[in-house]
Amino acid sequence: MLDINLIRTQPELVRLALNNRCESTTSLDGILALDVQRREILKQSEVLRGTRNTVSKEIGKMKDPAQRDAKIAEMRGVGDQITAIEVDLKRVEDQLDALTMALPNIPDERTPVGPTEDFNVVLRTEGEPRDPGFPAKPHWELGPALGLIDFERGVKLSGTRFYVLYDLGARLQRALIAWMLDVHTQQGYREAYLPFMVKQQTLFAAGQLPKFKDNLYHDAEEDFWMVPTAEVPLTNLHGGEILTAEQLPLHYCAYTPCFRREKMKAGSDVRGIKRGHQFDKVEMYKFCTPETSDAELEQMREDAEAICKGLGLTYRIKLLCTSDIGFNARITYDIEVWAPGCQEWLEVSSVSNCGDFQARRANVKYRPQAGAKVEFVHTLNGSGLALPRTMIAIMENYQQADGSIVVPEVLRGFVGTDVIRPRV
RNA sequence: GGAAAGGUGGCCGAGUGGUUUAAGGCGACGGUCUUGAAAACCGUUGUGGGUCUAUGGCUCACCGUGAGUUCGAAUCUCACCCUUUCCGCCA
Repeated sequence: MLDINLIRTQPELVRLALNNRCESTTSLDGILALDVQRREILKQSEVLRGTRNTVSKEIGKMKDPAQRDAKIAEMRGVGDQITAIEVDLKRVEDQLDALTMALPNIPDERTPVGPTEDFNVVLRTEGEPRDPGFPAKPHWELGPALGLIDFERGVKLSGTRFYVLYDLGARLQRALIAWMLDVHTQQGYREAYLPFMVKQQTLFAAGQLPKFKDNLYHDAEEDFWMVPTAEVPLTNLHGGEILTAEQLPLHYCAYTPCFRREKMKAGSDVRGIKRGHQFDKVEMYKFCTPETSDAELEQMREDAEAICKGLGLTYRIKLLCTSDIGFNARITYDIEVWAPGCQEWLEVSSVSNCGDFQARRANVKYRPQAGAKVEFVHTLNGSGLALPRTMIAIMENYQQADGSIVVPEVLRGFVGTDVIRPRV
């Protein structure tokens, strides 16, 4: 959420940000008008409440019954006025909140301005996109051939875009999760095991609601929503708390499954395990002071890159443009790994600095010094990494001419073998 | 799922309709005293909104959450949430 004070004093800054994001600016004038209304009505109700407070106190001390009854009658009228005014106030505040909650974050100055994803900037590529020296097979052929992936039975159980992993396929994913968490723990992130279902309020605070309601799964009877990313519970971990400066920065990592109601175009990304309604992810998350968030972002990007490097994958770093960054983000790096089988760069990580946008919604603050005024913290999130696409890259990059897959060295202890061969 | 007891500031804890402007204590911070420290004593010590003559003043709200009763609610009523203990069930 943006600071109402910022919207009030620098509306043109907000308007520019919305234009750069290719978002409508029509709500802005409504917000400004409602803000004025809110303060006018609030003042009226406060004056009346003040009167009632003093007079009620006097009534308590009055001895003369006639005088007392007169004052009570008078205050009954004041009470009715307050009730009427505050109905108005609530209506205005509800409208104002609804509009303000729907405004996205203001992009950082370094975020390239552009109306389409073509304005994303590839900053650098690590390694060469390489072919194995024979026609590389896509993972949707390699996986079933090795008995690692079963698309048919996934569909039987749950419908399109679900699959089952077996044997070393399932084990490779488990190995990656364990190894990634180990790496991040050594990088200084505290491992957390989180609820996979959260209440509605938690999604509002993380910025997923109200805007992305259509992409979320939830229980019809109870207030349980499936997490679309670990970022959601992690953002709220310190919700409503006032942290001390010494506690910061806080670094967390967590494995969770992610559930997303993807509204996909028919025929797009249909093959393989690239995009599903359920996938696994290891996430990094930071709470820090405004002074350090820029540096923390670069460090988090490097921490995500370390995973790609450790796995020996070719990857490139993209700086996303204003129309492509997420609702919560001020600046975002995407990391994409090369997959020679499907001949595609696959997004395996998105590393963002959200500034105080999420902290404001989740109400996470800190006190810079003892006695100083509290401020909002900055929050950052980054995948480290998304599992299915990492699996794709490993399978397709490490395939051999005989159809077997070499296990990246760092995973061999977890997988229990050097090479994944067809089951006999 | 059933029963009972609870939820008050950073923490403990008093408070059953109006001197409560949330007592008292602990902790923290500042000061006095001291060569220094401790002790003692004095003072300060929440969050958010609004407003103004703006490092401060004034004001409104906040005692689990939300409604209600009342001139007036931490206090009374209702619903819900959570915690603890016991019973049942279960991995």
